[in-house]
Amino acid sequence: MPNARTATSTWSPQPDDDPATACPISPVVDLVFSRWTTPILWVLQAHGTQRFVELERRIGVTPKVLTQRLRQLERDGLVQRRIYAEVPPRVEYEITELGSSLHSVFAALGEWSDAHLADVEASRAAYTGPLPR
Amino acid sequence: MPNARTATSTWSPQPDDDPATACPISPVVDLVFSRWTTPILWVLQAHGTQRFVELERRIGVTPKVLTQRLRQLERDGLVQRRIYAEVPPRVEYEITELGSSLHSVFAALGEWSDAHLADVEASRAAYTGPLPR
DNA sequence: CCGAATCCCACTGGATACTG
DNA sequence: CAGTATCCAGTGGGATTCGG
Repeated sequence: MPNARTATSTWSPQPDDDPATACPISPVVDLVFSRWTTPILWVLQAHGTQRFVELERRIGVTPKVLTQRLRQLERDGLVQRRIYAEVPPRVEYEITELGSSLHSVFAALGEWSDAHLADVEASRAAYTGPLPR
Repeated sequence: MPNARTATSTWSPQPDDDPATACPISPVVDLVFSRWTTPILWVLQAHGTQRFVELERRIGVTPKVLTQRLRQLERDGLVQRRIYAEVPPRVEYEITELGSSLHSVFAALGEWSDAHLADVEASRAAYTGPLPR
């Protein structure tokens, strides 16, 4: 996905009729909030370096999917993978500096959750309209 | 999803080995960053009240999916739906106060994007490992 | 122990057409 | 205009097996 928005980015509302650039933060959202990526980054941030099986158990995800996500995160520079040529083999995953720079985003999210998640649940409980799906 | 922590966990001194609570912000992530929800909220925040077709065109999503997401957002109290009994019919969507309280989250995301998205793309370009999928 | 490879299903979401 | 209905392809992800 080419991000057409270059240097002159102001995060203020600006008329934009092109669906591709209608939501300028979409690239980051895809990057950080793809399925399982948030739990992975969170656990690595909270508990430090983890082995494969530790992540698997903590997060509750199958090895196949975990591998997919870890590769993606490694490719994007958010996670560092380290292999130790031992017997039995050992592979450790650590969050990178780039990855931990997301803490501000996660913090904002956590604060919003503390402040407003109850409102959402109240709204859900009070909602009577048609539920599609 | 189906996490089998059956309430009677009783005597398990495990700190937070429970996958369900491993990432406390997961509920909010599901809420705000489900597919299409971010573009919808962004457009409503940036351009104000919008009609159905305006959203459809600006975001580039099919009416079926748009309806699903809008209902969900309405149920969660992030979007307000207003129907005008006119001919032709008119329905307008507006972000609620609760919805716009997410601006801090979006702002944090935008700032991170400005500061670090280039690093991610550089890492992607430099990555030589195996690409699953 | 750390994955890769395969099979397979459920669900999401896209395209299209139709209604009030 | 504002959706709904239907069909369908793509994919995420679970289960299982195998290899290094």
